[in-house]
Amino acid sequence: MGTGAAVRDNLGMRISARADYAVRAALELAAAGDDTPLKAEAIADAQGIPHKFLEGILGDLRRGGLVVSQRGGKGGYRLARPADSIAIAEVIRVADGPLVSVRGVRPPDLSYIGPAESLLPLWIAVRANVRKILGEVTLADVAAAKLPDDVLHLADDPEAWTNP
Amino acid sequence: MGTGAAVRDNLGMRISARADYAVRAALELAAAGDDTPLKAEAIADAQGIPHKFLEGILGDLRRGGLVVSQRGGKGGYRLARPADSIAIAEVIRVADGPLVSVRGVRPPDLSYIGPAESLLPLWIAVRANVRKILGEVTLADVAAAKLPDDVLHLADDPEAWTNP
DNA sequence: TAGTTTTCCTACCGAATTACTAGGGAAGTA
DNA sequence: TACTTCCCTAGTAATTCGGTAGGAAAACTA
Repeated sequence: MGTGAAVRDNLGMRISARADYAVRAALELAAAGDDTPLKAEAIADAQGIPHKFLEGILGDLRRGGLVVSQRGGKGGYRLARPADSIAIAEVIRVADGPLVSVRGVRPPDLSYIGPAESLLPLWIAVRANVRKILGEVTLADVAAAKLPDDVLHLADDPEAWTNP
Repeated sequence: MGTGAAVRDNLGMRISARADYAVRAALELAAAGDDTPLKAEAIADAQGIPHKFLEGILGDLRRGGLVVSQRGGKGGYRLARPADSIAIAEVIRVADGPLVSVRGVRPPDLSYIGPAESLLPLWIAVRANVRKILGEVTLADVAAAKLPDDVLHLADDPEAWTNP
Protein backbone atom coordinates (compact mmCIF):
# COMPACT_ATOMS: atom_id res chain seq x y z
CA MET A 1 0.00 0.00 0.00
CA GLY A 2 1.20 3.45 -0.83
CA THR A 3 2.47 5.99 1.63
CA GLY A 4 -0.43 8.19 0.78
CA ALA A 5 -2.85 5.65 2.17
CA ALA A 6 -5.07 7.84 4.28
CA VAL A 7 -6.14 6.23 7.49
CA ARG A 8 -9.83 6.77 7.49
CA ASP A 9 -10.90 6.84 11.07
CA ASN A 10 -14.57 6.53 10.57
CA LEU A 11 -16.03 3.34 11.84
CA GLY A 12 -18.87 0.95 11.81
CA MET A 13 -19.11 0.54 15.52
CA ARG A 14 -17.76 3.45 17.47
CA ILE A 15 -17.70 4.18 21.16
CA SER A 16 -17.49 7.95 21.53
CA ALA A 17 -15.34 9.73 24.07
CA ARG A 18 -18.53 10.67 25.88
CA ALA A 19 -19.64 7.06 26.22
CA ASP A 20 -16.19 5.86 27.20
CA TYR A 21 -15.82 8.58 29.84
CA ALA A 22 -19.32 7.93 31.13
CA VAL A 23 -18.64 4.24 31.67
CA ARG A 24 -15.30 4.90 33.32
CA ALA A 25 -16.82 7.49 35.64
CA ALA A 26 -19.61 5.08 36.55
CA LEU A 27 -17.01 2.43 37.25
CA GLU A 28 -15.23 4.74 39.67
CA LEU A 29 -18.53 5.31 41.43
CA ALA A 30 -19.18 1.57 41.52
CA ALA A 31 -15.77 0.95 43.04
CA ALA A 32 -16.23 3.71 45.63
CA GLY A 33 -19.38 2.14 46.98
CA ASP A 34 -22.81 3.49 47.64
CA ASP A 35 -22.07 5.54 50.74
CA THR A 36 -19.06 7.60 49.75
CA PRO A 37 -19.85 10.27 47.17
CA LEU A 38 -17.08 11.16 44.72
CA LYS A 39 -16.47 14.68 43.47
CA ALA A 40 -16.39 15.24 39.74
CA GLU A 41 -12.82 16.44 39.96
CA ALA A 42 -11.68 13.33 41.85
CA ILE A 43 -13.15 11.12 39.13
CA ALA A 44 -11.61 13.29 36.44
CA ASP A 45 -8.20 13.00 38.07
CA ALA A 46 -8.46 9.27 38.66
CA GLN A 47 -9.40 8.50 35.07
CA GLY A 48 -7.65 11.31 33.23
CA ILE A 49 -10.82 12.87 31.93
CA PRO A 50 -11.15 16.65 31.28
CA HIS A 51 -12.99 17.78 34.35
CA LYS A 52 -15.41 20.30 32.86
CA PHE A 53 -16.31 17.86 30.15
CA LEU A 54 -16.96 15.19 32.73
CA GLU A 55 -19.26 17.50 34.65
CA GLY A 56 -21.56 17.63 31.65
CA ILE A 57 -21.52 13.86 31.31
CA LEU A 58 -22.31 13.36 34.98
CA GLY A 59 -25.23 15.70 34.50
CA ASP A 60 -26.54 13.40 31.80
CA LEU A 61 -26.15 10.38 34.04
CA ARG A 62 -28.06 12.17 36.77
CA ARG A 63 -30.87 13.20 34.45
CA GLY A 64 -30.90 9.63 33.20
CA GLY A 65 -31.47 8.39 36.72
CA LEU A 66 -28.26 6.40 37.00
CA VAL A 67 -26.54 8.68 39.45
CA VAL A 68 -27.53 10.95 42.33
CA SER A 69 -25.69 14.08 43.32
CA GLN A 70 -25.16 16.18 46.38
CA ARG A 71 -23.92 19.76 46.41
CA GLY A 72 -21.76 21.54 48.92
CA GLY A 73 -19.08 20.62 51.35
CA LYS A 74 -19.04 16.86 51.41
CA GLY A 75 -21.01 16.48 48.20
CA GLY A 76 -20.34 14.51 45.07
CA TYR A 77 -21.90 11.75 43.00
CA ARG A 78 -22.92 8.20 43.74
CA LEU A 79 -24.80 5.51 41.87
CA ALA A 80 -28.56 5.65 42.15
CA ARG A 81 -28.83 1.86 42.10
CA PRO A 82 -26.64 -1.10 43.04
CA ALA A 83 -23.74 -1.55 40.65
CA ASP A 84 -24.79 -5.08 39.79
CA SER A 85 -28.13 -3.81 38.48
CA ILE A 86 -26.69 -1.30 36.02
CA ALA A 87 -25.65 -2.64 32.63
CA ILE A 88 -22.93 -1.02 30.58
CA ALA A 89 -25.49 -0.60 27.82
CA GLU A 90 -27.56 1.65 30.06
CA VAL A 91 -24.69 3.96 30.80
CA ILE A 92 -23.78 4.31 27.16
CA ARG A 93 -27.35 4.90 26.14
CA VAL A 94 -27.88 7.62 28.70
CA ALA A 95 -24.61 9.39 27.98
CA ASP A 96 -24.59 9.17 24.23
CA GLY A 97 -27.57 11.36 23.55
CA PRO A 98 -31.12 10.72 22.49
CA LEU A 99 -31.61 7.01 22.42
CA VAL A 100 -34.99 6.66 20.85
CA SER A 101 -34.87 6.61 17.07
CA VAL A 102 -32.07 8.79 15.85
CA ARG A 103 -32.54 10.94 12.76
CA GLY A 104 -36.11 9.74 12.64
CA VAL A 105 -35.08 6.63 10.78
CA ARG A 106 -35.43 3.39 12.64
CA PRO A 107 -34.21 0.17 11.04
CA PRO A 108 -37.70 -1.10 10.21
CA ASP A 109 -38.28 2.08 8.23
CA LEU A 110 -35.40 1.53 5.88
CA SER A 111 -36.21 0.23 2.46
CA TYR A 112 -33.67 -1.85 0.62
CA ILE A 113 -34.29 -3.07 -2.88
CA GLY A 114 -32.86 -5.66 -5.25
CA PRO A 115 -29.97 -7.76 -4.05
CA ALA A 116 -29.66 -5.54 -0.99
CA GLU A 117 -32.97 -6.68 0.46
CA SER A 118 -31.40 -8.95 3.03
CA LEU A 119 -29.19 -6.23 4.42
CA LEU A 120 -31.71 -5.11 6.98
CA PRO A 121 -31.86 -8.40 8.91
CA LEU A 122 -28.08 -8.36 8.90
CA TRP A 123 -27.84 -4.92 10.50
CA ILE A 124 -30.49 -5.98 12.99
CA ALA A 125 -28.54 -9.09 13.88
CA VAL A 126 -25.37 -7.12 14.53
CA ARG A 127 -27.22 -4.62 16.63
CA ALA A 128 -28.96 -7.33 18.64
CA ASN A 129 -25.65 -8.96 19.34
CA VAL A 130 -23.96 -5.82 20.58
CA ARG A 131 -26.92 -5.09 22.79
CA LYS A 132 -26.84 -8.58 24.18
CA ILE A 133 -23.23 -8.30 25.27
CA LEU A 134 -23.35 -4.80 26.69
CA GLY A 135 -26.72 -5.52 28.24
CA GLU A 136 -25.58 -8.51 30.23
CA VAL A 137 -22.37 -7.02 31.62
CA THR A 138 -22.88 -4.80 34.67
CA LEU A 139 -20.78 -2.11 36.30
CA ALA A 140 -20.13 -4.52 39.16
CA ASP A 141 -18.80 -7.13 36.74
CA VAL A 142 -16.27 -4.78 35.17
CA ALA A 143 -15.27 -3.02 38.39
CA ALA A 144 -14.54 -6.40 39.96
CA ALA A 145 -12.74 -7.57 36.82
CA LYS A 146 -15.11 -10.51 36.59
CA LEU A 147 -16.64 -10.55 33.13
CA PRO A 148 -19.21 -13.24 32.35
CA ASP A 149 -17.67 -16.38 30.89
CA ASP A 150 -19.23 -16.12 27.46
CA VAL A 151 -17.92 -12.58 27.07
CA LEU A 152 -14.45 -13.53 28.25
CA HIS A 153 -14.46 -16.40 25.83
CA LEU A 154 -15.13 -14.03 22.95
CA ALA A 155 -12.27 -11.80 23.94
CA ASP A 156 -9.68 -14.51 24.38
CA ASP A 157 -9.63 -15.46 20.75
CA PRO A 158 -6.14 -14.18 19.95
CA GLU A 159 -7.26 -12.94 16.58
CA ALA A 160 -9.71 -10.63 18.30
CA TRP A 161 -6.88 -8.44 19.54
CA THR A 162 -5.14 -7.94 16.24
CA ASN A 163 -5.68 -5.47 13.46
CA PRO A 164 -7.64 -4.11 11.90
CA MET B 1 -34.88 9.66 1.83
CA GLY B 2 -35.37 6.13 2.96
CA THR B 3 -32.76 4.10 1.24
CA GLY B 4 -29.84 6.37 1.78
CA ALA B 5 -30.32 6.96 5.46
CA ALA B 6 -27.60 5.94 7.84
CA VAL B 7 -28.47 3.47 10.53
CA ARG B 8 -27.59 4.43 14.06
CA ASP B 9 -28.74 2.56 17.07
CA ASN B 10 -28.87 3.48 20.70
CA LEU B 11 -25.48 1.98 21.47
CA GLY B 12 -23.31 4.05 19.23
CA MET B 13 -23.45 1.42 16.58
CA ARG B 14 -23.61 3.28 13.35
CA ILE B 15 -23.42 2.29 9.75
CA SER B 16 -22.38 5.33 7.72
CA ALA B 17 -23.85 6.21 4.36
CA ARG B 18 -20.49 5.36 2.84
CA ALA B 19 -20.45 1.86 4.26
CA ASP B 20 -24.09 1.27 3.43
CA TYR B 21 -23.60 2.45 -0.15
CA ALA B 22 -20.43 0.40 -0.53
CA VAL B 23 -22.12 -2.80 0.54
CA ARG B 24 -25.14 -2.19 -1.65
CA ALA B 25 -22.96 -1.43 -4.66
CA ALA B 26 -20.97 -4.59 -4.04
CA LEU B 27 -24.22 -6.54 -3.81
CA GLU B 28 -25.29 -5.23 -7.21
CA LEU B 29 -21.99 -6.40 -8.64
CA ALA B 30 -22.41 -9.78 -6.96
CA ALA B 31 -25.87 -10.13 -8.45
CA ALA B 32 -24.69 -9.10 -11.91
CA GLY B 33 -22.12 -11.87 -12.05
CA ASP B 34 -18.46 -11.90 -12.85
CA ASP B 35 -18.63 -11.43 -16.59
CA THR B 36 -20.92 -8.43 -17.00
CA PRO B 37 -19.38 -5.19 -15.78
CA LEU B 38 -21.76 -2.61 -14.35
CA LYS B 39 -21.34 1.11 -14.89
CA ALA B 40 -21.24 3.35 -11.85
CA GLU B 41 -24.32 5.16 -13.03
CA ALA B 42 -26.29 1.94 -13.44
CA ILE B 43 -25.49 0.95 -9.87
CA ALA B 44 -26.34 4.42 -8.64
CA ASP B 45 -29.69 4.29 -10.40
CA ALA B 46 -30.50 0.78 -9.20
CA GLN B 47 -29.80 1.56 -5.55
CA GLY B 48 -30.68 5.23 -5.40
CA ILE B 49 -27.17 6.38 -4.58
CA PRO B 50 -25.80 9.80 -5.67
CA HIS B 51 -23.69 8.82 -8.63
CA LYS B 52 -20.68 11.07 -8.15
CA PHE B 53 -20.48 10.06 -4.51
CA LEU B 54 -20.64 6.42 -5.54
CA GLU B 55 -17.76 6.92 -7.96
CA GLY B 56 -15.53 7.82 -5.06
CA ILE B 57 -16.62 4.80 -3.09
CA LEU B 58 -16.03 2.48 -6.02
CA GLY B 59 -12.55 3.95 -6.26
CA ASP B 60 -11.90 2.90 -2.68
CA LEU B 61 -13.18 -0.58 -3.38
CA ARG B 62 -10.87 -0.79 -6.37
CA ARG B 63 -7.83 0.44 -4.45
CA GLY B 64 -8.79 -2.04 -1.73
CA GLY B 65 -8.62 -4.86 -4.26
CA LEU B 66 -12.26 -5.87 -4.01
CA VAL B 67 -13.30 -4.63 -7.40
CA VAL B 68 -11.75 -4.31 -10.84
CA SER B 69 -12.65 -1.66 -13.35
CA GLN B 70 -12.60 -1.17 -17.07
CA ARG B 71 -12.81 2.16 -18.85
CA GLY B 72 -14.42 3.03 -22.11
CA GLY B 73 -17.31 1.81 -24.19
CA LYS B 74 -18.38 -1.42 -22.59
CA GLY B 75 -16.55 -0.78 -19.36
CA GLY B 76 -17.68 -0.75 -15.77
CA TYR B 77 -16.94 -2.50 -12.50
CA ARG B 78 -16.98 -6.11 -11.44
CA LEU B 79 -15.92 -8.03 -8.37
CA ALA B 80 -12.25 -8.98 -8.23
CA ARG B 81 -13.07 -12.26 -6.49
CA PRO B 82 -16.03 -14.63 -6.30
CA ALA B 83 -18.92 -13.17 -4.31
CA ASP B 84 -18.89 -16.05 -1.85
CA SER B 85 -15.32 -15.21 -0.88
CA ILE B 86 -15.95 -11.57 0.02
CA ALA B 87 -17.27 -10.88 3.51
CA ILE B 88 -19.41 -7.87 4.31
CA ALA B 89 -16.79 -6.89 6.88
CA GLU B 90 -14.20 -6.54 4.14
CA VAL B 91 -16.34 -4.18 2.14
CA ILE B 92 -17.05 -1.98 5.14
CA ARG B 93 -13.42 -1.89 6.22
CA VAL B 94 -12.20 -0.92 2.79
CA ALA B 95 -14.83 1.76 2.32
CA ASP B 96 -15.03 3.10 5.84
CA GLY B 97 -12.01 2.10 7.91
CA PRO B 98 -11.80 -0.20 10.93
CA LEU B 99 -15.00 -1.83 12.10
CA VAL B 100 -14.83 -0.90 15.75
CA SER B 101 -13.00 1.76 17.71
CA VAL B 102 -13.17 3.64 20.97
CA ARG B 103 -12.65 7.40 20.79
CA GLY B 104 -11.14 6.94 17.37
CA VAL B 105 -8.54 4.58 18.77
CA ARG B 106 -8.38 0.87 18.08
CA PRO B 107 -9.09 -1.16 21.21
CA PRO B 108 -5.60 -2.71 21.49
CA ASP B 109 -4.09 0.75 21.76
CA LEU B 110 -6.17 1.83 24.74
CA SER B 111 -4.93 1.89 28.30
CA TYR B 112 -7.32 1.80 31.21
CA ILE B 113 -6.55 2.12 34.90
CA GLY B 114 -8.28 1.39 38.19
CA PRO B 115 -11.75 -0.11 38.13
CA ALA B 116 -11.88 0.50 34.38
CA GLU B 117 -9.14 -2.02 33.68
CA SER B 118 -11.54 -4.70 32.51
CA LEU B 119 -13.13 -2.36 30.04
CA LEU B 120 -10.59 -3.29 27.41
CA PRO B 121 -11.50 -7.00 27.24
CA LEU B 122 -15.11 -5.92 27.04
CA TRP B 123 -14.56 -3.70 24.01
CA ILE B 124 -12.48 -6.45 22.51
CA ALA B 125 -15.31 -8.91 23.02
CA VAL B 126 -17.77 -6.58 21.35
CA ARG B 127 -15.44 -6.05 18.47
CA ALA B 128 -14.78 -9.75 18.08
CA ASN B 129 -18.47 -10.35 17.96
CA VAL B 130 -19.20 -7.77 15.30
CA ARG B 131 -16.31 -9.09 13.26
CA LYS B 132 -17.54 -12.62 13.66
CA ILE B 133 -20.95 -11.82 12.23
CA LEU B 134 -19.89 -9.47 9.45
CA GLY B 135 -16.93 -11.69 8.70
CA GLU B 136 -18.89 -14.83 8.15
CA VAL B 137 -21.61 -13.35 5.97
CA THR B 138 -20.58 -12.97 2.34
CA LEU B 139 -21.85 -10.89 -0.54
CA ALA B 140 -23.20 -14.09 -2.07
CA ASP B 141 -25.18 -14.85 1.09
CA VAL B 142 -26.91 -11.49 1.15
CA ALA B 143 -27.42 -11.22 -2.59
CA ALA B 144 -29.12 -14.63 -2.55
CA ALA B 145 -31.10 -13.68 0.56
CA LYS B 146 -29.64 -16.69 2.33
CA LEU B 147 -28.13 -15.52 5.59
CA PRO B 148 -26.43 -18.15 7.77
CA ASP B 149 -28.81 -19.72 10.27
CA ASP B 150 -27.13 -18.37 13.39
CA VAL B 151 -27.30 -14.84 12.05
CA LEU B 152 -30.93 -15.17 11.07
CA HIS B 153 -31.73 -16.48 14.51
CA LEU B 154 -30.20 -13.40 16.09
CA ALA B 155 -32.34 -11.09 14.00
CA ASP B 156 -35.41 -13.09 14.92
CA ASP B 157 -35.35 -12.07 18.54
CA PRO B 158 -38.34 -9.73 18.62
CA GLU B 159 -36.63 -7.51 21.15
CA ALA B 160 -33.95 -6.78 18.58
CA TRP B 161 -36.41 -4.71 16.58
CA THR B 162 -37.74 -2.55 19.35
CA ASN B 163 -36.60 0.90 20.30
CA PRO B 164 -34.75 1.67 23.48
C1' DT C 1 -7.90 9.28 -37.01
C1' DA C 2 -11.73 11.32 -34.52
C1' DG C 3 -15.39 10.74 -31.42
C1' DT C 4 -17.71 8.53 -27.67
C1' DT C 5 -17.89 6.36 -23.43
C1' DT C 6 -16.62 5.52 -18.94
C1' DT C 7 -13.40 5.55 -15.28
C1' DC C 8 -10.39 8.42 -12.49
C1' DC C 9 -8.64 12.51 -10.04
C1' DT C 10 -8.52 16.85 -7.47
C1' DA C 11 -10.72 20.13 -5.24
C1' DC C 12 -14.35 22.24 -2.91
C1' DC C 13 -18.59 22.87 -0.01
C1' DG C 14 -22.18 23.44 3.85
C1' DA C 15 -24.00 21.31 7.60
C1' DA C 16 -23.48 18.56 11.46
C1' DT C 17 -20.97 16.42 15.15
C1' DT C 18 -17.23 15.94 18.53
C1' DA C 19 -14.62 17.14 22.18
C1' DC C 20 -13.79 20.47 24.75
C1' DT C 21 -13.46 25.35 27.46
C1' DA C 22 -15.26 29.60 30.03
C1' DG C 23 -17.73 31.76 33.30
C1' DG C 24 -20.75 32.14 36.63
C1' DG C 25 -25.02 30.96 39.43
C1' DA C 26 -27.51 27.91 42.81
C1' DA C 27 -27.58 24.95 46.54
C1' DG C 28 -25.76 22.82 50.32
C1' DT C 29 -22.27 22.67 54.49
C1' DA C 30 -19.31 24.63 58.38
C1' DT D 1 -20.90 34.47 56.28
C1' DA D 2 -17.54 31.85 53.74
C1' DC D 3 -16.62 27.91 51.30
C1' DT D 4 -17.45 24.05 48.60
C1' DT D 5 -19.41 21.55 45.02
C1' DC D 6 -22.80 20.82 41.69
C1' DC D 7 -25.34 22.95 37.82
C1' DC D 8 -26.36 25.65 33.66
C1' DT D 9 -25.61 28.27 29.39
C1' DA D 10 -22.83 29.51 25.76
C1' DG D 11 -19.02 29.36 22.72
C1' DT D 12 -15.62 27.21 19.66
C1' DA D 13 -11.92 24.95 17.05
C1' DA D 14 -11.35 20.92 14.57
C1' DT D 15 -12.98 17.21 12.24
C1' DT D 16 -16.25 14.42 9.75
C1' DC D 17 -20.20 13.59 6.70
C1' DG D 18 -22.45 13.54 2.68
C1' DG D 19 -22.22 15.32 -1.13
C1' DT D 20 -20.91 18.48 -5.94
C1' DA D 21 -18.13 20.20 -9.91
C1' DG D 22 -15.22 19.93 -13.59
C1' DG D 23 -12.37 17.84 -16.28
C1' DA D 24 -8.21 14.65 -17.59
C1' DA D 25 -6.96 9.89 -18.94
C1' DA D 26 -7.87 5.61 -20.89
C1' DA D 27 -10.38 2.37 -23.62
C1' DC D 28 -13.44 1.25 -27.28
C1' DT D 29 -15.93 2.31 -31.97
C1' DA D 30 -16.05 3.65 -36.52
